[in-house]
Amino acid sequence: MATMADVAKRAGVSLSTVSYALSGERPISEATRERVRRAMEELDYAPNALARGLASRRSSIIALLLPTSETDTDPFMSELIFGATEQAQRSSYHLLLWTDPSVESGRLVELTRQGLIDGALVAAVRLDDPRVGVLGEAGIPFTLVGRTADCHLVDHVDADHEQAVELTIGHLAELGHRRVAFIGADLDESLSGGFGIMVRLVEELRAAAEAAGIQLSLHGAERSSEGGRSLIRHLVEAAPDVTAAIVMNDLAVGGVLAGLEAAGRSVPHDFSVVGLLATSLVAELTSPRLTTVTPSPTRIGQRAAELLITGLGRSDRAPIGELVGAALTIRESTARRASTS
Amino acid sequence: MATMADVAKRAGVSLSTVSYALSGERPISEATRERVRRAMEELDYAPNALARGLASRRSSIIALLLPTSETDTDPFMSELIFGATEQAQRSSYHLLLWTDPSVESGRLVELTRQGLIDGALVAAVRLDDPRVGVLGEAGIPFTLVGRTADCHLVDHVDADHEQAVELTIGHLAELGHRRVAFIGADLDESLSGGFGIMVRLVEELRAAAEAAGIQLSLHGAERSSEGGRSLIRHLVEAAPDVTAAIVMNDLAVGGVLAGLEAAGRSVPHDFSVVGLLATSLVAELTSPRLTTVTPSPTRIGQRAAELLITGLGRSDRAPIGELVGAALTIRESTARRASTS
DNA sequence: AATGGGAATCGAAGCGCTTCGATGAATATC
DNA sequence: GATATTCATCGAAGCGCTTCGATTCCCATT
Repeated sequence: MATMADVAKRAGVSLSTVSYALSGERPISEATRERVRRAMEELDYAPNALARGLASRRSSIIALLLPTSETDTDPFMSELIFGATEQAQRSSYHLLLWTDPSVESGRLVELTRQGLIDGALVAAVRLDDPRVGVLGEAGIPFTLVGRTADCHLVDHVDADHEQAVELTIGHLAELGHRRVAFIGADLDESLSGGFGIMVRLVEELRAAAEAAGIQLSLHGAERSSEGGRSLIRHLVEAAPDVTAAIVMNDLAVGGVLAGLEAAGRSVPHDFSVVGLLATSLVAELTSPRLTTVTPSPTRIGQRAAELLITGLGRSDRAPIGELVGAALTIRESTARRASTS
Repeated sequence: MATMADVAKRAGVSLSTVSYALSGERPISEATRERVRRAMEELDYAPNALARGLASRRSSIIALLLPTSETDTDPFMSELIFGATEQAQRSSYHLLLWTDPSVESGRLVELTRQGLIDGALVAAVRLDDPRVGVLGEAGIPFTLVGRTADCHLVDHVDADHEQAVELTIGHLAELGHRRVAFIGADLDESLSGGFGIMVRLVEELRAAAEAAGIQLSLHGAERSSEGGRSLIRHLVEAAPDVTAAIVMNDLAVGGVLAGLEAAGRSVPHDFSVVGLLATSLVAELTSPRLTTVTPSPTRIGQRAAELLITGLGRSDRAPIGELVGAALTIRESTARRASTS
């Protein structure tokens, strides 16, 4: 494999000239630039990423930190990964996937200190996320995909929950629903364990519901079909006047729908269901197909990668927070509340 | 950040001794090994991955080549990614995600020639996959996740289609079904365009069906809910005596079930559906929940990564092909064929 | 004609590691 | 007791690049 020295020799210039011709860091005359270009082509030259990284201390690699145990095969995250990867590639970066869930294992520390990555995307963010500290100490720039408690201090990209909630409540209110259940995933754990998303969301839901004159109840379901079913069994009994549910739990939503059907509540005629932050994959799989309020996961991934990468140069820049708006997609699971009950 | 030279100085040994103490490539006395270990600890030393890679020409990075446009958010692939990543991490490797779909863009060639990756996992394999050539020319070891036409010449891991098909046909035959439809994704294109998986599968299906005395028809559906619905609309009309379907099209399976319901064919009582290579995520989302025959995608990813990594040293080793067995999970979408019709 | 200032290029010093041959000490061989 | 072996360690030469002065050449100033 040809090296830069080979190119230099062939073009009759010094090694550093080739480097400058390639990087554009210093002015090079059009003539020599062309000679260099030709020499590279003739030798079929390709720069060595490792050498470049070592010398410049910039690897052009970013990591996506996505603790697997917590998100297990979450479809939203899967799509997000693709968005981030695509954007990284578009910006001539490489995307490393890091799924080791334990920060305590010290492996994340290792990763950060190996000099391998220029920056990191931090996904599945908790309100008080230990990774922030690890990365901060290591001096590694990062962008949160989600929000911590004090995330105004760091770059982050997240779904616009406020807007998503408004869209959701607005839709249900317009359809005449007055009693609505929110079904999250492992609600207690999420709230205390500190997934930022849940805490904020619940607050915003409460506020929006109140403003719309809707009575909201909160529920958690296991992340499984059975979780959805069993929750619904309890719900229809305990609160028969609830006529709609907001489900933010992709794995349980199939069970929720099945449970309703089993309880004799036909969706959407007797009961409306909207999927909050559910991907279209999920929405199209259920029957009836799910009405959703969700931002594009791909877009969130893209924006996060873009933000990180453009920020890599300037460490001075003020933190940027970006919220990606959600869209309401009306499918088959929501309808006007049955006239009386 | 401390370098190896710092460690050497502090431990009172030469730089190379530190290196050997770390790598174990040469014998080092217990005493000095311990001194080195302590020096590293005191200085909080971490080896630089790029320098190591440059010097040793081994980066400890592997790439997962997963052309996105073709697999779009396929849940099976998503899970597979996690399996591969996990295994790579376990083996102290890093996993780079590469989603650029076009081999023609030359970007894959670039990647291979940058010296960044030690090997590659090739996913979404076509019967005649151009990536095999690119990697071969670049001298990059790779493992197929799937099979090409002549894959006995290279390492590969794939689902055991033969066994999966047998399980599927066996299950349906046992339930008394005699006319079965196979519903793939974009069948024509897959067969001609050359996704290996389809071609082989269809052959094996034919053989197994014949052996079981089942009349099999082949169909393709668009990769969407609507695709499933519209196919079913045609199917129930054109072939009313079909009593079961094998669906290998995660995105369409929701539509298939909805379409059957709409056509008055209640699943599973009037019609059985089994999901071939459908993830449990998908299976639990539909209603009724889908009976599936599928290998663990995670396992396939793991095994592929493991095979690649263990093979990295010995380029002489004979190619290994590994098939991961599928499991039949009976859920709610299959039942004994209605007594008469 | 002497001077200053750019623009283009060169040379050399790293970046932080691996690896190979050489060296010296300790042990085994006759 | 001299020679051959082995074991542990050292030194130096890279790996292929970036980057920072220094240098050269050319043209505009005075």
